[in-house]
Order: sequence, then structure tokens, then C-alpha cells
Amino acid sequence: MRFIARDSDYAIRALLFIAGDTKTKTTVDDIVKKLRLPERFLRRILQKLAKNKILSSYKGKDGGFSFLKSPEGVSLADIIDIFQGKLDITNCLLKGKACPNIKICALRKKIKNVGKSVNKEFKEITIASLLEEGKYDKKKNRTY
Amino acid sequence: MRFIARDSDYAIRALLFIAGDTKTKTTVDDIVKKLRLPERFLRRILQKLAKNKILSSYKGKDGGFSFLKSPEGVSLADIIDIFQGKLDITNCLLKGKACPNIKICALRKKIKNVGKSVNKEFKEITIASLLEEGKYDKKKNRTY
DNA sequence: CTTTAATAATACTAAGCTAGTATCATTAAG
DNA sequence: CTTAATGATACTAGCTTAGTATTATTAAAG
Repeated sequence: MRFIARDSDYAIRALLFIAGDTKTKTTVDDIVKKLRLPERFLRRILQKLAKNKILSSYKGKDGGFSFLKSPEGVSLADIIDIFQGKLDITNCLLKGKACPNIKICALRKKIKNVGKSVNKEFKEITIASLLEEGKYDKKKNRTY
Repeated sequence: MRFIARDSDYAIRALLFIAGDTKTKTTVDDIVKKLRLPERFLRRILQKLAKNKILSSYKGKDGGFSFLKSPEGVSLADIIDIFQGKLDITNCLLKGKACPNIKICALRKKIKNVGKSVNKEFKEITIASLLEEGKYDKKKNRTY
């Protein structure tokens, strides 16, 4: 089972790059050159991040992307929510059909609770916190 | 994001039925009639459960399925593992390609930990424990 | 020793999802 | 008005999911 889809993953990489960038506006080309991600795909990802008020986008010459929310305010939970949907979708798969246990379902309730706790943990992982760890690694000559 | 795929879901329903069945061997037809699940699909699911030593299968007349492990020993983690693969697959999606942060990845380490704790919680949800709750609901005229 | 009632193995398939690509439109600076 | 950026939208190959279909095997019972 995979927690992180490719678009979420690329989004996080890109956000880390933008957060660590010295320029006030970062272009898609800058990110692509550094992170070697597929350009058009990344464009759509950044567009989605802009639509979801994570980034601001600026069209035209000297355009690019910058954070709208601060990196402290952007968590893994937010990203996963945007690209993969809410974590706690644990609906009954037989809904509508003749399900013998339609009224309550102990299992689903339990899973929902697990989903909630995962969500809580993911909320604590922010772009800012990851960037901090990234800086630490920079000393060892590792970049994010 | 979905935690439980359809085959896992059907597997759990079927296991709950088998665990609660008074017969020593339960046939696929019995389960299909009661739970209204797609027969051929369910067959393959039960075969997989047998291959994975969760159930014993008996061919021929008077054949059917029964628990090999006890229902106490079969957890949600086991089922998900069988049908959806291990929970903590958080490999770097850029592995092999030129990844700027190939050596360590703080994010992935964190996610791996979340995966581990989910796995722990899923290990505590057993067929037996779900059956207990089912029995409680039976008093309210609800069957599993 | 054949019929019957069960599972086993394996191949196939339609629909939807994932991870992209391609094209054209819009915008703003200089 | 050219250039350099993003925006919107449509398309697509390959994979995954949720099944179906077919043929083989096995064991009990008459």
C-alpha cells in the first residue's frame, strides 16, 4: 500500500525547492533544471498548488511561483489531500447493494480512527520542518 | 486515499462469515448466498487466503473452507498484506534516476514510521475481535 | 468406477486510474 | 509587439482493479 503518489511526491520536492530558493519568484524551468522532474507534469502540479492556495502564481515575464501560505503552514496532510483526496475515505464498498451489515460496521469505524491518527501525524510534517532537516543535510553536502 | 481495497474487504467479510459459521467447512456457495458477493471473484480470494495459510481448503464432495490459523491469529494487517502488499512501501519514486536527495530522505523516514504505527494498529484488529463486536450487534438483530 | 460436488489454476477482459504529453490561450514586462 | 512566463484543457499509453470464463483436479458416495 502506498501512502504517497507521484504527484504528491513531486509537489513536496518542488515546494521544498521553492521554499529554499533565494529568488522571490521561482519558475518551473528553475525547478525542472535542478530536480529533473517532467516539465509539463510539474506545471500542472504547481497550477494545482496555486489553485489550492498553497502557492501564488504570477503570469507573464518575470513570472513564477512563490508561497502564498508560509512553509510552516503547509503540511503533508494538505498535499495528500489535494492530490490523493482525503485520508479517511472508508466508506462501505457495498453501499447501495444488499449489505448484511449496512447499519453499522465496527471495522470501518476502527479504520476511520486509524485514518484520523495518520492525518494528525501528517499534519505535523510541514514543508518548513522538512526544510530544516534538509538544511542539516546540506552541511553534509546534500541538497533538497 | 483508500486503506482497504475491495478484495481485502470481501476477504474480511468472508472470514467473519466462516468464523461465525456453525458448519466445520464452509463452501463458497454458502458465503455467496448469504453475503451476496460475486462468486468467481470470491473464489479467487478464498484460494489466496488458503495459499497464505489463513484458511484450509478441502476439495471434492463435502469440501469447503475452514480456518487454519485461529480467528484470533488473523489480523487486518495480515489481510491487507496479502491483497494490497506491505503497508510501509515508501521507496523513493525517483530511485535510479538522478535524484538530488538520493542518500537520505527525511520525509520518507517519517512516513515509514507512520506506516509502522498504522501496521501496529491494524495488527490489533483481528477477525475474532470483529466477530465479538458482531455478536454484540446480533442482539440488535444485526448479522455479520 | 462413475457421478457429483466441491476447490485449483490460469487466462481473459472492461473500466478506471496514473503519470504523463500536447496544444492553444492568457498575461505582464520591457 | 515581442518575449517569457503561467492557465486551461484535451489527449494517451500503460497499469491496476474488479471482475468473468474455462478447464483441471480432487474426494465422497453409491
